[in-house]
Amino acid sequence: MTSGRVTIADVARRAGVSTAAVSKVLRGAYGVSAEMQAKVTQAIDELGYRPHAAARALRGRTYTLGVMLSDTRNPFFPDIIEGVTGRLGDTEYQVLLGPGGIEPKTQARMTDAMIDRSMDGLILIAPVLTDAELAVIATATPVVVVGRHGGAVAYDAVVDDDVMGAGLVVDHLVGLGHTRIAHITHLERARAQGLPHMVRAEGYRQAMRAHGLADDVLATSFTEEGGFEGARELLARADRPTAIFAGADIAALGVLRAADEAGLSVPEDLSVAGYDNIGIASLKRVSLTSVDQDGQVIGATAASLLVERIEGRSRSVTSSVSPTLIVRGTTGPPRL
Amino acid sequence: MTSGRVTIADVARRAGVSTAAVSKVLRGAYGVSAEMQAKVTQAIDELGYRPHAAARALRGRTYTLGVMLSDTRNPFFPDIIEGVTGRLGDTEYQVLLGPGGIEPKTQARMTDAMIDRSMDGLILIAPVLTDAELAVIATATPVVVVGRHGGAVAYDAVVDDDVMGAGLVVDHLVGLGHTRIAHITHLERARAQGLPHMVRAEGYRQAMRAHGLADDVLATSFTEEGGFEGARELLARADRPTAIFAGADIAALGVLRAADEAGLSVPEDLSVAGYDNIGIASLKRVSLTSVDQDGQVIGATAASLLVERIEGRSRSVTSSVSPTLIVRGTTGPPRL
DNA sequence: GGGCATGTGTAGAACGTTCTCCATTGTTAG
DNA sequence: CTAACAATGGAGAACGTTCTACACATGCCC
Repeated sequence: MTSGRVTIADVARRAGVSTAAVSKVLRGAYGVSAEMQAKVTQAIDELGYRPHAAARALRGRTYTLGVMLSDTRNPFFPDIIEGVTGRLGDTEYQVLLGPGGIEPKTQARMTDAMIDRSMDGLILIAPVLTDAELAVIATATPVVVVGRHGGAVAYDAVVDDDVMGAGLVVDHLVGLGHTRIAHITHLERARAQGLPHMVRAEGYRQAMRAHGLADDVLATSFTEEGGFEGARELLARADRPTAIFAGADIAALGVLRAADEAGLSVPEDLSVAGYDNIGIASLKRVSLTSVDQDGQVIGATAASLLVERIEGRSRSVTSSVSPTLIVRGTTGPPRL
Repeated sequence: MTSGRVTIADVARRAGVSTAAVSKVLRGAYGVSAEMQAKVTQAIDELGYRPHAAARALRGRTYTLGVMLSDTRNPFFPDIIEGVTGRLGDTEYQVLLGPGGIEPKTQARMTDAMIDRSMDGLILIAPVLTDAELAVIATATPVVVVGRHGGAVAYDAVVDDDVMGAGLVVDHLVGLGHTRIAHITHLERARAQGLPHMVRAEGYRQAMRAHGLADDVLATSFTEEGGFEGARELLARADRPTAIFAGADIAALGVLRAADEAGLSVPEDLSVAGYDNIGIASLKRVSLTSVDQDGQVIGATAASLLVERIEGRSRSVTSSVSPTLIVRGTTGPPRL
């Protein structure tokens, strides 16, 4: 009372029991009578006791889960986070987010920091760390990796089925009658394998092949400018595509601008589809056909896997979440 | 070596000194010879020692700063976070983000959790807590509040000068020749005072008055739909405004859609301005005139204030960051 | 009534730091 | 030559939990 913090000892004194007993009640451990339970709970309420996480960390759990964000600007992070916190809402766990930056070095620094703070487990969202680095982290603490395909042995993984997502787009466009469908992907001298854009490009190729069509992949970057430049190049060709599938919505917005400037009307002259279903895609003025990943489900799944892991599961699990195609105004039959 | 973690005792053994000495070196405390310093630093490097934050927390600092986010979807959070991490980049402090949700209750839970984890200080971004609640938090730990006007006595504050920002927009529109300028604000039965939208509306009123013009404020909500509905109502009037200033870009996008649907061309028939300068505003297709808050500067300022506070300053400081007007394609002279 | 399981509570040693004293040494002043 | 003092290093007590080991009842069975 004198010096700020209420400790377990204060509770014990108030309830007239030992600190060990209070700890047992707190942890719901075996060997507590109903009477004891009641006395302690009352004392806790009266004093407004809250466990000191750091002290806990020294022996047991911290009830803190870390989510490393690789790029805070990524528009579907909020969904993932909402999924995570939603799933964890009625547990004792707290979620803390770590801005990891886009560099491997800063991401490594962040994961180290989270381990140093004895978090009970980590969710890494689209990390650019190598499989080896991830494996090291996974030996220190339970880990769930979101958005990286393949290579999950020491940790659990949740992925959007990007192959399927790309397939949905291609199927949709082919169904509308398109045959010249180009794909814009992200160029990166990547350390890491299995990043979403690579898998989406591969899914696009597979789907085109399945329809007996020739693929046409152009690598620029997942930015508005990247989409714009890519589209400009594609639209300048003699047999220009009738549809462009951008691997990310932000790039698709650039494609739309390029179509505007080229005087092409969408979707009559050019169909455009994106991926991620970011907020703007649904604005009526944009109305972009896109693939929705349901970040909430991804986040919730990741949270569940992590808690399971913490509570004892040892076998690795990879969970794949199916995306859905959201058809909007930017795709339609090609003009013949 | 056997069981995972390298502790200060391992370092001490390796360097042939006491743990107390290692701790001194770590903290850069007084009473360490150059030789000792060298020995210990070498041992630390060789063993790859990293201090255990929880153990530190029990006695001293954790070197962890918490940033509570009130709404992860808010598009300029990334800028603020970048500003914070940027400023802290070369210090020993680590930043952890806490998704506080939009409810007072969940925000309180988050700040409690951060205090329980003995963070050295907290940055609260646009919290909806009452001044009284904030004061309580501020007694437990150093606090910097971002984006709340007024009422900062026990803590530091960083605000965007929203009065000035609104003034910039009004001045700009008046300068173009507009006289019927309406403002769309956010409606909320708010517990909290001094939220940005209120201050923006007030700034708008002041500026209109200064120009001798009648103000016209409509409260809907800061969503695309809110902007749309608000604009529809405004544009249906007999003496419809020639310019609409939305208190947030997202609402301005709704205004643009309403203009579209009403067959009004922007900016000839209607000028539109927003606030926040979100990413989409700069896309060429949108090209929205907006007020930029420079979240990076805000974040960096908040970080500096917090560190100063932690390191001893006791006097409260409120820092106001001046916004800038970014003029783009949605504002122009009214058609006469 | 002795032995044994079972149920309930407590003592006290960790956990990895920080930091206040205290001990030792070397230096300087008188 | 001694007293005083500065500079350096170390012992050891915190910090607030968890959790193993143990003590003590009580009830039950043979």
